[in-house]
Amino acid sequence: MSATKPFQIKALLSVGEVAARSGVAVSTLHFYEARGLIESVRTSGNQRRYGRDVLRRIAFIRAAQAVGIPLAEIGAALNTLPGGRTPTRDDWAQLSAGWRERLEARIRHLQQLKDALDDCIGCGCLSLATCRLHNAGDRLAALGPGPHRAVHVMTGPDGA
Amino acid sequence: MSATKPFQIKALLSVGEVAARSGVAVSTLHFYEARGLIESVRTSGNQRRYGRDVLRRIAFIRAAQAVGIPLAEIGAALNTLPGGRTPTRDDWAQLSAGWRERLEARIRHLQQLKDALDDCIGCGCLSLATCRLHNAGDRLAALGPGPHRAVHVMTGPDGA
DNA sequence: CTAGAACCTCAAGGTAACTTGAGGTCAAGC
DNA sequence: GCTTGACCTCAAGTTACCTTGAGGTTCTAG
Repeated sequence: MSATKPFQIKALLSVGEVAARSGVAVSTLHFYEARGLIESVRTSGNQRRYGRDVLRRIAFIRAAQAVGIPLAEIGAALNTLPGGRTPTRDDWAQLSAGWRERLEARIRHLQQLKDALDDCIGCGCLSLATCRLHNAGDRLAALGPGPHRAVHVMTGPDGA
Repeated sequence: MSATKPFQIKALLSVGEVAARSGVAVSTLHFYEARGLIESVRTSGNQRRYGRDVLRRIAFIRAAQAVGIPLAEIGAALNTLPGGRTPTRDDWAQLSAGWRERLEARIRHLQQLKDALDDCIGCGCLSLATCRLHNAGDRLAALGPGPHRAVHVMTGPDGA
């Protein structure tokens, strides 16, 4: 009996283990599962068991969130992964590739904003007619109601 | 009588006028007022009237939001403006100056993420132990509950 | 075999930033 | 004088992303 265990790598992880390893709360895992972002099998006692796969998925989800992609869209992307088999490197690479552009676009946007801010600090203006910063921000108003698109940023109590 | 009007610049703006000029909805102006971000005086008929000042404040608010600063904090900053007199260029400049750093920090963060993503697309990894992208995203988990900090980005139906 | 930790489900709560709606008033043109 | 559009207030709804709580089950160590 002791001979069967020593080198057995745990194939399935409990929700608590996944939480500990991924750094997300158990409740968040439940939530992600409800949203179809991750999957699990159940033990005879109805407890969740995750394949190691899930860690990569979660990593992907958090990374995508950091890029500013809403969960719904992340879920849609994940669902394009070839079901059945474990995703390969290529699968992941394909998934991420499209998002690089978005990241770049966001960076460009922020860069413009910063440039504008640099100008504006010089002139102290923020004048409605001419200020680039104002105009940059103003385009947001064109979007509809509700919180348009949220990005999680690292700005804790420690201050960015 | 006709001689008194021709060159009279409207000193006070109605809520509708402010909305039209600033590009924000009337309901948003109400909302901002409730949050203490802007102020108004009332006519005898209880209607709001805004000084032209408010346009600059709104421009500032939208710009700050674009930088990723939550309304509460924007309000706090605005309240440090010397009350009573109309804010000067310098007042505004001082206010914006601190936010430049935050913008820069955010840009740096995104840039790191992009670099990591570039690496990761190469290797297709997202491995928990080693992947820089994952680790970058993972730190988000350290923040408390709720929506940590939202940034409005320009990603309408057009895709941006 | 039993205490306590870890899990389960489902409903409800919380925050941010607004919008929508109901019910009513005000102001300006004809 | 009356209609119409702009305003007013206050409560409730919306979206995104989770967390908290209640009430109950399962697992594991001693």
